[in-house]
Amino acid sequence: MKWDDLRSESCPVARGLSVIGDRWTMLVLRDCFLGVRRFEQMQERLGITRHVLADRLRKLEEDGVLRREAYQDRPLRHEYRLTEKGKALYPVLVTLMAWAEEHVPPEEKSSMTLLSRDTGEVLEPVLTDANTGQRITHRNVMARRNTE
Amino acid sequence: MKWDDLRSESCPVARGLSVIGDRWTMLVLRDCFLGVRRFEQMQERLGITRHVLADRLRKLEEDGVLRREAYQDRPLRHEYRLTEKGKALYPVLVTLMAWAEEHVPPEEKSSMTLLSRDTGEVLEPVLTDANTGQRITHRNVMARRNTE
DNA sequence: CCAATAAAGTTCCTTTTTAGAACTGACTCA
DNA sequence: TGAGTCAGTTCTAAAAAGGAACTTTATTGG
Repeated sequence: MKWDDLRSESCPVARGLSVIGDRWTMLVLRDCFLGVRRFEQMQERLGITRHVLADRLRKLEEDGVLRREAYQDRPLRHEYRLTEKGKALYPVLVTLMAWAEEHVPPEEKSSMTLLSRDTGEVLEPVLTDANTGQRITHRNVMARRNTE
Repeated sequence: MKWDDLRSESCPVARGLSVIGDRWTMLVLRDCFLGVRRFEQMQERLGITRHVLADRLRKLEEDGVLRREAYQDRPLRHEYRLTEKGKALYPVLVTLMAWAEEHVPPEEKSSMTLLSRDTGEVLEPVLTDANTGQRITHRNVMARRNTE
């Protein structure tokens, strides 16, 4: 199977990865969430090849995760912003970040903390069920495949 | 910058991706969470090249996400199981799945639902703060970089 | 005994991707 | 005029992935 065939898989994990499972894509999105919008800035911050960056941005736009918007004419220049679909990826980024903070220690000491915008308190992200508030882990959950 | 340099980045997202941001890796882990433990089974289910699968399994073991255990001698055969570090990736998989279910519709109708093992109820995974129960979204959270 | 099957890789070769650096085009500013 | 900015594109070489066949150690069936 080739990578591009993932898009048509029935498993949602596979479909999700067909959009963001690419090398660099999540890092591009991380920068978007941090407010970076322009090509040059991203390229410099990420250290990614311009070629690859242009390709990823194009794909993310095609997939409706980013929106390309002109911010000036003469010369025409565009910037990239997260769409609602893109913003909805925030929990994926946060859970990944939380996992890495706990399980993939940095070589140099430095880390990242999430704070509440309202209270300024340090947040400890956990996955729960919206209805019961019950914690979701691999131990108390099972997956059901719905073939209609 | 090369992909392998991510491991030493100070950003936890980058460090996390250095482990699981590879093409195929999350799909391998998905199968692990579904109980698949053996090479042949994974290879057949994923449609991944044997070569690449062997490589990913080796890396995941090196990174402490999977554990390789002999399940027979003569001939010696191993199977792969999630370590605690690997199991801790479950929320990442679930948030990705939830995102794709909502935003990346399948071509053929079919989908996946998470059920509580206790009650059998359908779960709706959301990211919240462990202390306050407050919902975590890109709107009410800010990130702070801690350079010690 | 011989052939076929099985599991978990490995090897080899071809096709795709990526890295890295230079180049382009449409401007602006001094 | 000449340098600088920004968002790419183009080129080549290196790395990774796809695909198929082969290996090794053992079991099963005829």
